[in-house]
Amino acid sequence: MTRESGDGRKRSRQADQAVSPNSGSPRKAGGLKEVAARAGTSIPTASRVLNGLGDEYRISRRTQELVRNAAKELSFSPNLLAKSLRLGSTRTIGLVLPDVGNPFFAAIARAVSIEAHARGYSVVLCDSGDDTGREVELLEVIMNRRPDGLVVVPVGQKCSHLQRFESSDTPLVLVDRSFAELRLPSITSDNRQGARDAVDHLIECGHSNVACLRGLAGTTPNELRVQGYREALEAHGIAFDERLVCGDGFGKEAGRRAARALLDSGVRFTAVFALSNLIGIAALELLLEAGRRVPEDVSLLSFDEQPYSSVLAVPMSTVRQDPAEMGRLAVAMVCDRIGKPGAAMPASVVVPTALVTRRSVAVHP
Amino acid sequence: MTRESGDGRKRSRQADQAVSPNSGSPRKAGGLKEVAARAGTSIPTASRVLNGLGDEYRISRRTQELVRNAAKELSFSPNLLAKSLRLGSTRTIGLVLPDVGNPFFAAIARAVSIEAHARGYSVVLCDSGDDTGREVELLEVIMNRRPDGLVVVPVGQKCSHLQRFESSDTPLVLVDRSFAELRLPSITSDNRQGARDAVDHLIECGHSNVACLRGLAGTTPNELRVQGYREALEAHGIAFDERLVCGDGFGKEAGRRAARALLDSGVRFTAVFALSNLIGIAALELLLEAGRRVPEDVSLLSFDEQPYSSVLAVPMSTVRQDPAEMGRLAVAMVCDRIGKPGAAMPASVVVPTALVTRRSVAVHP
DNA sequence: ATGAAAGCGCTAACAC
DNA sequence: GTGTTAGCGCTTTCAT
Repeated sequence: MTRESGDGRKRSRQADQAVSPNSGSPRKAGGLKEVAARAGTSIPTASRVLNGLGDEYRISRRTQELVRNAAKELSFSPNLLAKSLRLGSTRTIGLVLPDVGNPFFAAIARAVSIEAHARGYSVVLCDSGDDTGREVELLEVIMNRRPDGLVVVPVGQKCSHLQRFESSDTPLVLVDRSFAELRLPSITSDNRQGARDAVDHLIECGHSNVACLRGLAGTTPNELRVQGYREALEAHGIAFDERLVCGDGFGKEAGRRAARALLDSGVRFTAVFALSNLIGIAALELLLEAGRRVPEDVSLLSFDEQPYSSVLAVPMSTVRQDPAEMGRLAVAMVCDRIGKPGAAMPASVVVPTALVTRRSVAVHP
Repeated sequence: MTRESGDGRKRSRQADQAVSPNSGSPRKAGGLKEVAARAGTSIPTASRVLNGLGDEYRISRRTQELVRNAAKELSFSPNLLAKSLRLGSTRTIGLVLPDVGNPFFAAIARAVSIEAHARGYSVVLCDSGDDTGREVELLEVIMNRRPDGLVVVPVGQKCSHLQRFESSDTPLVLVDRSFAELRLPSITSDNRQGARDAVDHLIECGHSNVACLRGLAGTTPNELRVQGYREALEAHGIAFDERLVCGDGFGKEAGRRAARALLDSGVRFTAVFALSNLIGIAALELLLEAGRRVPEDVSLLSFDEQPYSSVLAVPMSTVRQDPAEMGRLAVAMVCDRIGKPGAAMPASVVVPTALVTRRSVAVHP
């Protein structure tokens, strides 16, 4: 079956459009003008009916029928561009992420997308690739499309480009990371407590030399997790040893480098706390390659629960976050603020984490 | 610091806007009108300059300067809605996926997003949640936003809602899955060959009883992988045994059910071929729970290479796909077709897969 | 070298 | 009950 076999659809289309919309099947989606023409009404009348204002405007049942039928027959497709331009509202939410490929952010993206559509919004997705420069660019591009709201997982330390949103008509909600110097609402995990719980657990299992494999310096999740780590040590009267803290990145490669540095440093440690799923994997991989048994020689506990956490070389104890809930909440918060320019900034939300214990942590003699 | 401490920005804005744009800092982004006013030119002139048509229209250097400065000072933000409406082009690509949470689709989403932005397009993301009904709805909603092109990873068997795109001004490219009855270009993995290679490998390792844990019935990736599986058996003179084929879904839960069914059936098998990453994980989990040693008792090979593949309970042999390349190609293909309504449908592209061998497959005596 | 006018598809204010 | 008019912010003839 070749393309030409399509029974002349293409050829007939032009005629349909220009002269009369009388063809049997709804070939090409029509706009309000075509619908009005076919229904024999004016354009505003058709508009009112199709927006459910028929009764309010006391348009006769008959006319309403006519319009609705015409719309169906022409498979009416409202031009949301025109509507948005007129209404000053696009029913669109901009989403800026460091990397949709990362399962944690992917889960956020999914929740945002689903929740947004449930509320009648579409989502414009931007991947900043963990690059602040790109983030700035993307934010600009996306603002030119006049979204009704923004959900942003910012990257890096720079946040001057977000200042304008402190007093903007476009509500913005930060997710996963936040900035102390910015009065913007955020949805974050309870990173400090999550880390605190994790390291408490390690210490209670008898580990007093706990290494920490960090994520990207300067980001709130990283700093707060490190803080939780330090607090746990302190609470148990263990001195902080900076030689036990390595790494500068949440990715797998950064994780490998960090783990290698730790190993090469020769410092003694019996447990490792990895600050992301990918760092955890990298650590496990490298430890095993180096001939260390987990958890007999060294225990391992990682941030981020994943579908595969239970079936790793050694089933991993993790700190579970709830990215889906975070995405959902972010959209809810943005939507609540849309159309209320003067409203007070909502309070930031901290989503609790949960410790999942498996076999990667051993009780130390 | 409360919200009111913002030095009266909000109050001063109205005045700025109505009277003169003379305030020092560029508080509020301005449109073409404001720029023209500040530059002392007409709106069309400002438009031409800012679209790089200044020289073409022989607008004086001085005026051009004036306009550009005004644009900078007001931090000009072109209203893309108005522009799109006028131009009949939104520079937007619609992306419809079954589940951004799945790392395979997430990788596609990432590639699409990055490639699209590199070409000056924005991406509208829709998550169909593996539900055909939602897919239909989303496609409608998204079309109302008049995207210049569409990238779709369709779900399920139904494809009548995609027929209109065989002869639509909006180019559509299918990714991962395709439909024999549809004349639409697609980008897919070489599923048949990938499966063929995998099962050939298993057989060459001495396995003649190879079970197959299927994905969603009726989808091309699933059917082609099963076909590759059967071809491999046939090529080696092994009879197909349908009791060895279980499952109906690509997710982890479906995978667990399939693996359990296989185990419970009591059929003898020494190797399992899992048709997705999540099925692979589920199978590994269940096999281990059931006390089977992998690969000593049963070998395992799964579709989809992942960052954790090497560090699973037993390092997994996999069939690697290239979702990033698929997403990139899809965008390239869509963009090439934008604005060429009459152009011939491009040929579909099949992206090769690669077999990655690890320890989950044992050479059978 | 630049401006005036029309129009993209829609909705809201105001007629009658 | 329904139509007319104006305008959202832009680009594009066409005129000067």
